[in-house]
Amino acid sequence: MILEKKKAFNAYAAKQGLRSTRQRDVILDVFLATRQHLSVEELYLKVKSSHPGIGFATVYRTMKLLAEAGIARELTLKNGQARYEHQLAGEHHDHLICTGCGAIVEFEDETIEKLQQEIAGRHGFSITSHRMDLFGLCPICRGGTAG
Amino acid sequence: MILEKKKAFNAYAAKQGLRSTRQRDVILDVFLATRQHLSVEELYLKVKSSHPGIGFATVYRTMKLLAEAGIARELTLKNGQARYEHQLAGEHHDHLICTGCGAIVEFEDETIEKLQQEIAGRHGFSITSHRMDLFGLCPICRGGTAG
DNA sequence: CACCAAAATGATATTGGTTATCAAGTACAC
DNA sequence: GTGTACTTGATAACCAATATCATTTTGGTG
Ligand SMILES: [Mn+2]
Ligand SMILES: [Mn+2]
Ligand SMILES: [Zn+2]
Ligand SMILES: [Zn+2]
Repeated sequence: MILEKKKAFNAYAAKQGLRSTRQRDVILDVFLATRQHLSVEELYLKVKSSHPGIGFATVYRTMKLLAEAGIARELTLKNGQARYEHQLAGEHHDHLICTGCGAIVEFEDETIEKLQQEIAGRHGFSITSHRMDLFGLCPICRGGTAG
Repeated sequence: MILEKKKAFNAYAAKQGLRSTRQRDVILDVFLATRQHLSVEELYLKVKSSHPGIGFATVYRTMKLLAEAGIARELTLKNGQARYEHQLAGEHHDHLICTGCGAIVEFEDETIEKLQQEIAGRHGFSITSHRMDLFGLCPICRGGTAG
């Protein structure tokens, strides 16, 4: 599926008339090599370890591009720092976030998604995106013995 | 209900050993006098129009206090600028947000809330708060004739 | 009421994440 | 190979929010 995403980005780049650069390749590889929700700074540090010359402005710019290309999703959690995760083709998920340790659990719920559409329709809205974050304590942070 | 909120703040202030100041009274009054979702800057401007001496640092500080006291809720919409709204006693609502004109519609859905609890429980999380924002176009921004 | 310690205020500086600027470098169509 | 538009990286600028700190105010005490 990494290959798939690379193709998706190449397609987007072609359509937009973007040029192919070593920097974008490296950043895309670093991004695709992780399953986590990384901040731009974290991505930048990973990038720099193998390619010290790449500047963080380029990482910011490229992550915006990946989001526009539809292969990355930008998250804004509680602290106002952007994070990026993989955006899978037609899929979507929301997040459970531990306020104790920062752990993130992903979930999807068809029923909720349908209800969201219903609510929007009832108010005459057409939804283009949504965000649902559940904040709380993960099993570990709740305390040792609790189930 | 404004009186109620003032009492709630006074109770919180007493419990925390906070002192009673003219500035906090003014800011609380301005906040309670609106039904909207205001940014700190917007609140500051309203405050300044009747009380030019009050500084914006005090507005920031006081809004944090109102949130801690449980009578204001801080929202972080798309642009990263905090907004505050009234927090009613045991109530909760989520938001439909028009990406065209910025209009905000409030809604609540018991079924979704229950499902959220279920999902959290399934993953061993105990939820302390959540955020659900539906972004899209309001009836007006969708185009004139569309129902 | 006068006095004092602690809290609050307001002007300002600072922070931190992100974006804009711009000279220098690079890709790519011709 | 040339030319030009795109891209990059260093840096400055931006902006919301917070920290700092001298000054003022509060609320208790005598
Ligand atoms: Mn995720
Ligand atoms: Mn609201
Ligand atoms: Zn945790
Ligand atoms: Zn609208």
